[in-house]
Amino acid sequence: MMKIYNTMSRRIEDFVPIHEGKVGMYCCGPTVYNFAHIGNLRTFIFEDILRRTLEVAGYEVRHVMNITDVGHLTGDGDDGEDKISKRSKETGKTVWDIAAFYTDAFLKDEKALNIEPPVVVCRATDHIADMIAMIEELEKNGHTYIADGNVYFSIDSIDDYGKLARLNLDELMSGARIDVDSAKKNPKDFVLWFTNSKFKDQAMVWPSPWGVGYPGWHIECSAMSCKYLGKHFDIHCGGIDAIPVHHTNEIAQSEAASGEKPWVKYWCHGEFLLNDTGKMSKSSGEFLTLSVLISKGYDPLDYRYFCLTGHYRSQLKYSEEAMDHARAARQSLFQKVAEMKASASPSSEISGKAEEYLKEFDDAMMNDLRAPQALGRLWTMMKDQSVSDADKLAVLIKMDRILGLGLDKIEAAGESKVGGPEEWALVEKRAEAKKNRDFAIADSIRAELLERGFVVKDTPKGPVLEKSV
RNA sequence: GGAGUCGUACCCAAGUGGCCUAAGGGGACGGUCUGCAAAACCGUUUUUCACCGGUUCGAAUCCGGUCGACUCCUCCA
Repeated sequence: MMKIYNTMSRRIEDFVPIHEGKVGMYCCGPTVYNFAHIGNLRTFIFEDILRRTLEVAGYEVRHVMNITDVGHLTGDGDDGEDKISKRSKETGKTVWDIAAFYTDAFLKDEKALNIEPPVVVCRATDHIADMIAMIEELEKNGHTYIADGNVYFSIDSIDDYGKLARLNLDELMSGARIDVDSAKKNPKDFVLWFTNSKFKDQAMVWPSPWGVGYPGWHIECSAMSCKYLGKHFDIHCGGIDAIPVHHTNEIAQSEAASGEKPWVKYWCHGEFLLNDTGKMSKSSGEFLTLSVLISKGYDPLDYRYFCLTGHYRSQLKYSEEAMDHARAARQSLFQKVAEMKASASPSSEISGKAEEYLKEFDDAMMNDLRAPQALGRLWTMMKDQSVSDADKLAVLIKMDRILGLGLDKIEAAGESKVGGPEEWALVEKRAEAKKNRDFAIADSIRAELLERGFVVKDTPKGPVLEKSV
């Protein structure tokens, strides 16, 4: 039985899908106005681990992720500027080019991190009609009003607004008296459809029953998730910051539109990645993207491994020191796998001790995705000399269905030779010198190889070259 | 002001009241191996869980307090 923490109940619950054997899972995707930073990516890695664990548990997972390519403002109070428009003005490119460019960059990052592509990736701009249909439904059910040319959702038209975040509305309202010139009836009301754009050059606009305009941010996720997963589905994911506003508003809209509760059975949220100054951010501190990590000498999978060393509901602090540790561990694991592959092939049946390790690993993952514990079991097995290499390989490949480190793709040690013909000529010269016990020459050749960026290692099977780090 | 989280050995980090005299990784040190290295393997680095009280037969785990760090409500996953 898989267990998962549900933000709605604030408890770890047994996972029981709505439809036996199948899971509908919606994940809030990126707003494509800039590169994703590694804190953003942490959440997508968590969602990928969740999906993979569900799949190993035997479920068929319909994983849907949106791309927010319109309508997400810089301010949550329905003011501020459209982020993509802002970026467009800064760069002189069209909003469509900006969105396409950063969507592509995001999907490349996902691929580099070995994140399984969602079954459905949907763009907000392709679903304007679905959003309009949902707003019409809300209008019909009496949950909307028009003010200043915009269509608003009235939170007072429902009786359980804010249940996910456990918002205390009286407190919030008394603190919101400053909001004088808003057209809103309640300060927490939010826009479903804008026609009254503050920007005369707003590039992305569509006709609607309320006039030419564009959708509010929250309606896109409600409309698309319902379209692809139905009025009830199992899991909705995102970062913890989405709880108080975005997910709260999504619930309000979706349940008010369909008239049925609850909309989503399990709410799962990933914690933040922190840096020295606090939250990882695009505006303060170093803007850390995946490419920045690569330029610092890390493999994208080092970052994936790093994320696995902390629990998804705990804040994780980024530092280059911590990344170095993760890289060392990951490289060591890869090296060991490569060496085992050189002399063994995965056994077809796993038994005894190896089977126990696999079970402990799976148990840790099934219990609210305790990846750090699961990795602990992996390493303990690696050191256990009573388990054969063949069994270890077979178990590792199964573990990797969840870890997603690409252990199955690692080549056996010595199979593909590192270095060119010149380097290998030097290796042979060195072997010859060693044979003649001419160690001064042997050492000078080793130094020369290091200058060329290679490390020689003498193994029982002869010398091997590795790229120096 | 409101909501919530965290403080674990040199560093990162797991710990769901008793198999915890605290996983796992990294680093450092020692050993085996080696012409010397590197790699690999073995061992050490831990009676200790911010601090002070309490509950309990029993607490890193529960409760109260103190100190410290952080997140959300206020652009970002």
